[in-house]
Amino acid sequence: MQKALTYETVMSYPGHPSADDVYRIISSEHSSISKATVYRNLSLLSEEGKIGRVESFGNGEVHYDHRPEKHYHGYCRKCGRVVDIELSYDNGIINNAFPMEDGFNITSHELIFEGICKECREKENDNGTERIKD
Amino acid sequence: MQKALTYETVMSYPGHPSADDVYRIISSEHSSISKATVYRNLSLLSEEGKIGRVESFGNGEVHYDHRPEKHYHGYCRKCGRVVDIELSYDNGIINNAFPMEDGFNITSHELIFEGICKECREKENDNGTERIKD
DNA sequence: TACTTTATTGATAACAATTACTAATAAGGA
DNA sequence: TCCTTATTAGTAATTGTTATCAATAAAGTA
Repeated sequence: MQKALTYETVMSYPGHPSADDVYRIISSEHSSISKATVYRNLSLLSEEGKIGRVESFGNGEVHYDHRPEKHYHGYCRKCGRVVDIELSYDNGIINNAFPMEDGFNITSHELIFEGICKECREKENDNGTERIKD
Repeated sequence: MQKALTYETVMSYPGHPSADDVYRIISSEHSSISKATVYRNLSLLSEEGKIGRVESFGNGEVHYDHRPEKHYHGYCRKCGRVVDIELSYDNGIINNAFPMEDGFNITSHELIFEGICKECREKENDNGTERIKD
């Protein structure tokens, strides 16, 4: 069943795969799987709360997450990678700061950090001191 | 010049128009304007820091903002409206909480509140007590 | 077992937001 | 005026995603 495959692929993925990432991984083993099936199952799985979904940011790609609970993410504006930010998702902090903003009833929030990820920074440093390779 | 027109339209818009909103408003007066021109000028204006840009959330539409400085937004999951949340954008708070997360160098952040906006809540209440109109 | 109903899938078309491309026009110097 | 640069309209192309739909698989039921 393709849904289980989709689930396994997200769970064993170290980072935050896009739908296309998941598709490419599965189809390397099961070349007959359809892209629509992957999209469909990713949607289902995240609706069921089995996997997490990270809204697109900057580039227009949704990413998925083996951690289903809410937590924060960093978006690298250089390579587009999505990384976990280890801060507990505390709705209380946010809701105390803004109990209700001009009639807007807040139920949740999304906090996305933008910056440069470790890998890209290291690459930058390498280029600064001694050029290894282009 | 169409760029000035685009700018004026965003500045006089009370809320947070999408590119298509801006296009529709301008083309009602200047029917010859092209959609590509509106998209191009909105991108230019936000790159120049003359207008703000609110990353798409939930639905895949970017919104623009007559306020160019960073501030927070609420996204209504019912009607898709984007509203301002009046809290000062304090990078210090956030950056003190996470000076640097596993090598990820944070330069800015985006905080989006999700919930139900005033108008949709009022509509809901109306339907709950006495139905006025469908 | 055979038969019917329900779920899941693959293939592909459709879609929406956005960008790329291009030739035409406008504007601004020399 | 001639030449160069900017800006534009119109349209095609791109991208991520969803809708459609017939084919297949699975599960129940008589």
